[in-house]
Amino acid sequence: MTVQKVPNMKPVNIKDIAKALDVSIGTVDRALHGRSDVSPSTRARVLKKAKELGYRPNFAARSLKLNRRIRIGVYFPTEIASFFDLLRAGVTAASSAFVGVNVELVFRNFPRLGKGDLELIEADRNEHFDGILIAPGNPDRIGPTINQLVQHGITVVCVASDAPRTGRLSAVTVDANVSGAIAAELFSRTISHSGHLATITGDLTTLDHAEKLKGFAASLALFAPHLSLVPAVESHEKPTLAYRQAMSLLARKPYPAGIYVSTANSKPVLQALEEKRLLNQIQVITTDLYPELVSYIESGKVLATLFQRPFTQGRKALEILLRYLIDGTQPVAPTRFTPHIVLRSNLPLFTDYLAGQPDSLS
Amino acid sequence: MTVQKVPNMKPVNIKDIAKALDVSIGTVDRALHGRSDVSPSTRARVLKKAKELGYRPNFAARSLKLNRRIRIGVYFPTEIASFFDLLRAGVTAASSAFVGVNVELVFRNFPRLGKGDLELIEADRNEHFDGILIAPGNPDRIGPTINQLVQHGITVVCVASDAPRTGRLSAVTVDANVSGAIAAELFSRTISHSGHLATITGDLTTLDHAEKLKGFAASLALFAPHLSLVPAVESHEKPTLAYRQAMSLLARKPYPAGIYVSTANSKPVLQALEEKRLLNQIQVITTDLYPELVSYIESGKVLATLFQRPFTQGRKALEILLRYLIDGTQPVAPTRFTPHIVLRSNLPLFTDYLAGQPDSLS
DNA sequence: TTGAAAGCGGTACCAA
DNA sequence: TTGGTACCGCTTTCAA
Repeated sequence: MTVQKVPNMKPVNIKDIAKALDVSIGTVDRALHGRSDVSPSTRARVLKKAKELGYRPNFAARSLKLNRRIRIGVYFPTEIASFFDLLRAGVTAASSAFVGVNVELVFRNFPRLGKGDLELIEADRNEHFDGILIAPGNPDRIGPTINQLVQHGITVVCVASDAPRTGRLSAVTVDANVSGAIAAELFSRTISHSGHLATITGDLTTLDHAEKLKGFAASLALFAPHLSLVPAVESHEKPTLAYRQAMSLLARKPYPAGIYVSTANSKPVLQALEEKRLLNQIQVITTDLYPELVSYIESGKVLATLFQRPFTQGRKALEILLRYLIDGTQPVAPTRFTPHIVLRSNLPLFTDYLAGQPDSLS
Repeated sequence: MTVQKVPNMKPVNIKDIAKALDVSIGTVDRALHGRSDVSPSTRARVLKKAKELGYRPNFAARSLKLNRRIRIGVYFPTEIASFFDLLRAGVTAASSAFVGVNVELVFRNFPRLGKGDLELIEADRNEHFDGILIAPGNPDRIGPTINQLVQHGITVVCVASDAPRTGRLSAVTVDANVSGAIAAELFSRTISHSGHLATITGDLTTLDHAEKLKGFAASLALFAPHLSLVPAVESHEKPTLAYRQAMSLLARKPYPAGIYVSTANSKPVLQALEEKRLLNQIQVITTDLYPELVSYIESGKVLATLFQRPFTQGRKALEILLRYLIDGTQPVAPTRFTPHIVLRSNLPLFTDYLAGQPDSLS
């Protein structure tokens, strides 16, 4: 029956520090912020006393005085909407959670991952954003642009996929390796006979997409030696292309024992399977969740879907960006979320989520 | 390539409204807050103008002026520590996320769910908490106390389990029904031969525990008619008791085909299975995650564990409580999280989580 | 019923 | 290098 108490009975302010040291609050402020024109000795005394008294700056007062507006550019693709609309919703939710901070979000939508993004950023050269959220496609292509932005003092956070070895502050994604590995583990437990598996992805130059396949292949080799893997198909997030590719995949025999669709672009694939009447013979694991997918999972025609929690990703990404811009908090490492494994039994929770309050599930 | 803009170019303040109507800012404030001593006509004029100008109150200024301290009592059990310590960590994290609000957390720990909680609350009668977080055991037992607190103007939010039909503001839990159903679905896909399943829970008067078994039984009946269910065993969250019960469960033949441990108290059960050398013959699904469990999942001796996201629960619960206390935001419905299904392939993400930054996973 | 003004804590400017 | 002070927007008290 222990009792712990968080000790913040009487918030210490700069006046208290000033009084304790018999200096002015102006001096205290300068010392605390390492501004010019403070003697090293007083600076040291102030910092010591501040720590001693447990000084924590009053955020409300600061933002009241500064009353700055933070402008954030948000660059996401339009397709796949079921994913990126929720990502945008998460960003918006995070912005309103920061009380007393004036955040202006400017949403810029380009057609699809890696298509039209550079042009939009280029056109916004004079918008003077404080920070940018971006869903990057091919890192080699967008990397130089990110570095340029950073050199101009604009803080960049990547979402949904990453562009490592650039100047981006941080990245928030699903752990793509783990996503692929989960899909493989689920197949390995469900398919007992030998056969081959097919994968449909977006674009292998996108880090997130490539990593998923790596995780999938590695885990499969380890746990399901009876299942082989045919080369991945890239749909470039285009529904029509994905449909044609799925059809040609199903034209050959023997059929694959299972198909893993590693992006949200699974609708056309399911349509192809439906038309060929192969949904009951081929195990399917998809990615993310949209209304049409629900009945497939309910009926067991889709084994599972790996929900990438776009709302949560968007919220976290803006949180990281704002915390850094506001008080310089450095994120320790890129955030890698685990996807939700959506099965028949937990599906109802996710449909509620789609219908209404995304923050109730996260 | 649409462009949406959040329109907050030039924040309107009460001065602007006052100037526009040629009244004082005091009057504007009184009108906006429906305080006494404002003529209905001026009130109407102010409200109209405020809406017209798109007035949004400045929270920084308000909280600076009010500068109130919110005192929260947090009543959680000590056992099971692997769960409740993370729950406390989540609460603490949420409190520091509220910038510009002075939150004082007072942690009170009682031995175990439903044991010693009432006494602690009674002893705190004069603490004058603004709100309380509590992990309730038997709702019938603690319900009256919750209602008393509420009548004294103390806002109560339940965490980890619920006490419905009381005056609590809201509750944050894992969806217990879904948790049970997931366990059943996993068993139904893994165990193909007929047999019976055993369940070990905490206390069936605790809502969360009872609901898990209901979800488990219902889902089992639906999807796995070849698996029957023996009556649930209650361990009352005591390790020694759980061990003895597991041993007697394993003394009878035939052995159960699978065991579902629906609370975090699985360590003694695994110990019993280990000693009887039955870990490879009996499928086990556990709840939550602690260091010793890791190797069981890695080696496949435990099929899966359902991680109840205690950190996320704690954070969400305090968020709801503070939002209500600060600006009266009413939570729409109790929050029911989906548990994380921890398998071999996503386990590494969770061990990182245990090791370090719980907020990176949530 | 309304107006005027003090002050919350921190920042930044001007004066010393 | 320091001290003093005006001000951010809102709430609240005191006067009118």
